[in-house]
Amino acid sequence: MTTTDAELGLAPALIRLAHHVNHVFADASREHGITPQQAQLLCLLIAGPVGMTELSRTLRLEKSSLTGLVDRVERRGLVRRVRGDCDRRSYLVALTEQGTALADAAHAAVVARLETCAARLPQGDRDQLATIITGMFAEVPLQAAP
Amino acid sequence: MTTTDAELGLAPALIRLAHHVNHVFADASREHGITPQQAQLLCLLIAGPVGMTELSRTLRLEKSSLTGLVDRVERRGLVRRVRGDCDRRSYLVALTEQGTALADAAHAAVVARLETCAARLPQGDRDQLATIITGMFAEVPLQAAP
DNA sequence: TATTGTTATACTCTATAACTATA
DNA sequence: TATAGTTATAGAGTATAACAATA
Repeated sequence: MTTTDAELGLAPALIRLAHHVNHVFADASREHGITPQQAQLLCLLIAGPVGMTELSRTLRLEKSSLTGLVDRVERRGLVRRVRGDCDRRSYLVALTEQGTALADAAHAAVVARLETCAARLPQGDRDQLATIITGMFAEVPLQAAP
Repeated sequence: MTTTDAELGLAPALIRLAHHVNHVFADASREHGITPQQAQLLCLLIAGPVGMTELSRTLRLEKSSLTGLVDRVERRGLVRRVRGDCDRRSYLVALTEQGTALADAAHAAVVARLETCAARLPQGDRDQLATIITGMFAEVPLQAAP
């Protein structure tokens, strides 16, 4: 008899899935000549410039760690620091043209590979997967209807 | 009108989920006094001792990187290297008593938090999620029935 | 005084290249 | 010769603590 591995529970499945996504992300980053951390930073900036403090929260990095990370991608010409207008202590980190191209390419590569991997599933499963996961992270309505 | 975020596709959902699992893993590791990489190594060893070469493949680390990682957890008394019987070049890496306790505790903490997070979903969704994810990684039958 | 970000320092993590020992 | 693992080295990632500049 073979172990089916199908009744091991949700948590192990989530862990396995996360590791796979991590590897996909690491491979795509490396092929684009950057580290996974740098890729994650660049991908966050695709939507537009972000301040250091917000980046620090989103990436869950100490501010000094973020300083170093931004330094290294800035040194490579992928981002630049822009002084904030309202508060002259703060910066916005923005993608350069080169950084935008790299971020777009790396992000597209990750998405393509994840979808290739998911292609084994029937369309219905893929839709359900997306819906359920999205539900896990949906904002709690904060007791809108008491 | 609010952006529903529900039709963004499967890949972004998977990425978001993976980041969440990573954070859960990082938090649990830190609270147990080890790094996420060390925690991942220890968790791999819960099932039993594993050789360096296999660890290298599973963790996708160069052998020299693995040497350092094992060195650091060995220095802390969490694992020990055991010479292989058949091939005197090879080692098995095994948890010590202390390492076993730590690995079990950290793993349990991660599982508990992931399940807490998933507790927002109805039971049916949780089951489906586990089943679908498991299906993504199931071994391909290798054309057992042509 | 509190906040934003950097610098200094010390680890950990990782890869590449060269090496040792065994097969 | 090929394989298992280590050592040497260099760079990247991270946190803590102390600091500067602005609010």
